[in-house]
Amino acid sequence: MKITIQDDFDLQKIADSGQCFRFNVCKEGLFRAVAKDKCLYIKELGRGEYDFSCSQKEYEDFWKNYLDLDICYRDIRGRIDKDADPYLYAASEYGKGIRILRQDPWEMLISFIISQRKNIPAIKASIEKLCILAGDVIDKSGEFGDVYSFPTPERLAALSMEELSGCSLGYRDKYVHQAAMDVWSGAVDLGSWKNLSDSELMEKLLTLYGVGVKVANCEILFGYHRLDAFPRDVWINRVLDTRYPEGFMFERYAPYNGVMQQYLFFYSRAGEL
DNA sequence: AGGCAGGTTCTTA
DNA sequence: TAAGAACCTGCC
Repeated sequence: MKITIQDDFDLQKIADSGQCFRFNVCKEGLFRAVAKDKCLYIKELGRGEYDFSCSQKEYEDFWKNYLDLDICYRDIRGRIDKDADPYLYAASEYGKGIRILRQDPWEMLISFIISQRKNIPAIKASIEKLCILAGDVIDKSGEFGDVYSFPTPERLAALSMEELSGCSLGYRDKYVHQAAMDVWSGAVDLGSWKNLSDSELMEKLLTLYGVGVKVANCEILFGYHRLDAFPRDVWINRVLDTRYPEGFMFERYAPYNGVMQQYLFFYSRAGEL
C-alpha cells in the first residue's frame, strides 16, 4: 500500500542512527524493518511517498506507531535556534529525517546489553545469530533471506551458555543469560516498568547485571520511548567535551533531549565533529 | 601485532 | 567512594 509522509522521515538515516539493529537496507531504495512477529518492506518512491508491504490495517495497528508517526519531528527540530546553538542546528539539519522508533523494551534491553564495547556491525551480527538460534521464522517469502523474530525471554533463557557463546557475545553472554532468566522468571517485569517515574525506572534498570548508566539510558530512550533520556557514549562525550565546554542546554531542549542526542550522535559519527 | 570498538564489573587503595 | 584493570571478539 502507498503511504505519503510529510514529516521528517529518512529510512537510511534511521537505519544508520544506531538505535535499531534490525532495520536495514535490502538494496537501493528498499528497506526492511523487523519488529515483534512482523516484517515490513518499505520502498522509497520519492516525493515523500512510500510503498509499504503491509495491509492498511497492519499499518494503522502497528507500523504507524512503530515509526512514531504521531509525533512531529519537524516541530522538535524547530526548537533549535540557529544563532543560540549553531552546532546542534547543523547536526539537526544533517540528521533531519531521524525518528525515535517505538521498539520493544525486551528486545532493546538485550540489544543494548550486547552493544557494550562492540561496533554496530558486530552488534547486528550477534543479534541475528540469536534470532536464528532462538527466534521463529516469520517471513520466508523474501528474496533477501528468511526472517526470524527476536527470541522471547523464555526461548533465550533456555539457551545454554555454549549456545550463547556461539553468538559471539563474548563476556556479555552471562549478562544476556541473567537478563533472560530475570525476565522469564517474572522477577523483572519490563511491561509494568513503563508506569515508573524516570528516576525509578533508571534505578530499576541499574539493578540488572550488565546494565550501567549508558545502557540504561538507551533502554529508557529507545525501549520506553522517553524522549528526554540522553545516553552518553564515547561519541557524545567527545562532542560535549569539544563543542560544549560550557555545558549543553538540557533545560532548553527538555523534554526532547534524546532527539537532540540522536542528531549529535549521527553528526559526530559521520565525522562532522 | 597491538590497539580499539556505542561499557560494566571487579579489584584495589 | 573512586580510580584502574580486566573482559570476549573481530577487524584493522
